[in-house]
Amino acid sequence: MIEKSYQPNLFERDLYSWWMQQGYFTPKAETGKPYFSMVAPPPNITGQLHLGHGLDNAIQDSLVRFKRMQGFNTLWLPGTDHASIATEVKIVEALKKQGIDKHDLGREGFLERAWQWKEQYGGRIVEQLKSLGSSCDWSRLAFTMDEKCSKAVRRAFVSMYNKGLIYKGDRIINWCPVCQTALSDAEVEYSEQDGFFWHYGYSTPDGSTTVTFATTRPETMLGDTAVAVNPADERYKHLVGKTVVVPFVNREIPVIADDYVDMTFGTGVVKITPAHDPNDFEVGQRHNLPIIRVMNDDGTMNELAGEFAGLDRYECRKQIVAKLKEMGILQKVEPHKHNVGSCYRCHTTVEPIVSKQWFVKMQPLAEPAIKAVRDGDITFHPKRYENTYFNWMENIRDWCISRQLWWGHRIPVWYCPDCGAEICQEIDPTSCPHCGSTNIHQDEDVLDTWFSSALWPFSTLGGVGAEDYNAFFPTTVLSCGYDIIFFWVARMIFSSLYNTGKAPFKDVLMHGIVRDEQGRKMSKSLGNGVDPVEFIDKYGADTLRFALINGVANGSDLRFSPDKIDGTRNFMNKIWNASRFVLMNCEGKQLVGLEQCNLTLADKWILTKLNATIKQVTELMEKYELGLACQTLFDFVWSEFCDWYIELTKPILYGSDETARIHTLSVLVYVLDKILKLLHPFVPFITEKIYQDLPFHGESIMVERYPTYSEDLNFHSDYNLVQELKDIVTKIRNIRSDYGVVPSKRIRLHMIASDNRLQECQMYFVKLCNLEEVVFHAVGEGEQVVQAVSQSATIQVPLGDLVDREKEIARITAEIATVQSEIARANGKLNNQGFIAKAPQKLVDAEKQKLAKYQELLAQLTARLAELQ
RNA sequence: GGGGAGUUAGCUCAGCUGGGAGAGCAUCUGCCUUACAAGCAGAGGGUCACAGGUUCGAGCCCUGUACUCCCCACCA
Repeated sequence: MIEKSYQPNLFERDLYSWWMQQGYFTPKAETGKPYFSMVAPPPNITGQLHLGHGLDNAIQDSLVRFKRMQGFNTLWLPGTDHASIATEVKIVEALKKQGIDKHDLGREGFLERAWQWKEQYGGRIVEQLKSLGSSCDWSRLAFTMDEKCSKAVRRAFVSMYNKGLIYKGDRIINWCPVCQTALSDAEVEYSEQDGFFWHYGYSTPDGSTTVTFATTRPETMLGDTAVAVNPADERYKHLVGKTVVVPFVNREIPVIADDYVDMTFGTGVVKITPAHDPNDFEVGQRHNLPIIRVMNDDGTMNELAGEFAGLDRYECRKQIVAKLKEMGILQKVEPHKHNVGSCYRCHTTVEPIVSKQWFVKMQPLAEPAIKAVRDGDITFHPKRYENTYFNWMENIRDWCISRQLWWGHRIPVWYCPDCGAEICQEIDPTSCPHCGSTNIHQDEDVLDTWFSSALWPFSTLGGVGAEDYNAFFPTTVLSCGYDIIFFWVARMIFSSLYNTGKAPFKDVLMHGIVRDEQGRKMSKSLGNGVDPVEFIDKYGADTLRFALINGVANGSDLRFSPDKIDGTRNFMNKIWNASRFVLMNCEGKQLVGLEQCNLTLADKWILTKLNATIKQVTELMEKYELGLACQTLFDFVWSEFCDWYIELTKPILYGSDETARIHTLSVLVYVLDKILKLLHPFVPFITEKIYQDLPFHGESIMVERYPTYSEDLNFHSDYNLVQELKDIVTKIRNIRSDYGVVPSKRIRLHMIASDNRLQECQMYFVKLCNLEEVVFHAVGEGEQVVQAVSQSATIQVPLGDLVDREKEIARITAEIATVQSEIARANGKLNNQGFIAKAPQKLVDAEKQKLAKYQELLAQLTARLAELQ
């Protein structure tokens, strides 16, 4: 006997271990079989888990379970990424304590250590996946630093290097002074901040003329190597070619003319600092200006800053401004809002700095990547995200891939100081292949974590040609939040195309961001993040999964509110109790197959409805519309199965006909079994638990077949009759409610039915409306009744003294009004020649039928009204 | 500046290729009816942001307006 209400976490853990033991999560690679494969995004292992991860996993697991039940060979490969570990201070600290420095990375023994760290710190994400019931394959758990991935990284790097797609060069990059590493464009977040415009100028050596400009970063003046004006600017034409002097460093710099300068902005003069500004850098390249870098990697000023050397960049700014003021050079200070870039990990303001870094040449990679999506090899769901993707890909700049971080894949390039050779190869060299010198050393930098993540779809499968690769690549679907389209999705696409010649997946399913009740992003600093593991402890995994998916449109953000949680928990309890009802009644009974049952009206009705639901849900799942699929199931289970069908079975279950009871129970179990299977992808634990208690059941619901639509189980005319029955029942309940008839009072009902089959429904009316009896003829002359009309019946409820003539007249009048408006609407349509001529015949006919029906109703209601008056 | 999204019931949101506006929560009424009070039955509540247009017919398609939000680029 199962518990009276659903209690979370009583059986989930046991079920999960049992699934694991059964080996359900470990598919075999079988070439040529229909498969469904998926690589999960690398979640942040040691950072705070939030519901975004829960959503990700819930969607992924639901898809995998659905496809498995459809008979696909499914693979869900979970994984984690090394960067999330590397940025965690505690791990870096621990590594330092162990005496490991970044130069050890990639050396012997490192991979073992990496795995250890993963085991230790990866526990949280593993815990979440297990709590959620995720059917991912642990034996293939991947880590960007693991051996097969590392190999793929080197192979890709070397190949691109040899083809000239990877190059090293001096360029302006975004530098984080705290992480002390370069960042790619995508890793910089911009936000508007309050700052100042400092207006001042440089004078010609003779002091005769001063050119005035404005700057937001006065400290960079120490690295200025020119002042630029627009060539067409008449105001400054005479100055071009002359020189001016930079104070403090007393450097004489030229006044140059360049189109980059906007004549209409500010004074039309720009100071040029090639070492510390991307635009200035380009101007510098065009005019062969020297590049003077005045800042150290940690954000302090270097010796080229003269008297300011050693100062922090902000302190330097303060002192320079003070001195400029003192010297009377500073003309004006005005407040100014500007966009400041910050590091996406530590949120320190980044400094554009010229630096020698490794880059991937993007143009040749972007073209096929754009084509793959344009040609439909890859489809985004929803499709609008393709625009975002194109927009980025078409304007892409070269990708800075070198990082000066603590651990990662070290760049496989060695230098020979003796002959000056640069060696790039997959295997560590012991000596210089050119001069034989053993005095070689490897590049100090490591690769951007997204470089290795980009190779995931094939590197985790063992790389091109491996068994898993042959069986599961290209993968079927990638599911992730829209916030990592650039970081990950786009890069996987061009990397796979380059390295394997194939698109890495067919479909990209985008979901939104989980927000809190007020619509704010969940974040550490706001403290509004919800930890999925803690949530599951409280409400259960099934509740979380369903709450995150139900009714949410693909790609749009969702708010997570207590109301929604309660509603979902209640639904879980509803499933639980409906099942309990069925199982309790089954006890000790010998059930039969559906084909041996004498189906009642109600049976045929629910089977028809179930059939339609199966069709609809399957179609929605195949379109990745999980939110709508859940909604459809929610409605079917609660509003149809529980609210109507179970109630309709009660007259038989509590009746005396044992055969009928067995048949009805058999249908109940049949339908419940289908419901459990339909729900299982979203509600894995509860459905498995109940499934195990069904009289007939297989080994596990997880490996059962998903229900399929069957034309044989459609009973349209019976279905329509029950719909009519529902309508009549509602009308009777309405009357009871309107007249304040206490629910416990049993009343008599008269019905004049035009459809004789309604007479077979006697027991349903009696039970659902708490009647004494149904009499299938009109009440006697002079008896006080309340009357209502449905499509195929007139019902009369004799209420004796309760009947209030005035009230009844008002009720009928109101109903006449609504029927009249319906008639007007239908007439309006049918009198419209355009509608008759152009609308589909089906709709015209339907409209005619409705009109006839309403006219009939109107006649009866009018007659009744006349009678009352 | 470029791209995208949103505006539907008091709140949170669904609404598939155009064919009678939906759900959950909240509100009101009545019920402990032997699966479920985490429940049951009933009720009220909407100019689908605004203005035009296309169409026999528009929440849905087109144009414009207003407000909100997101992403990208960028302002020395």
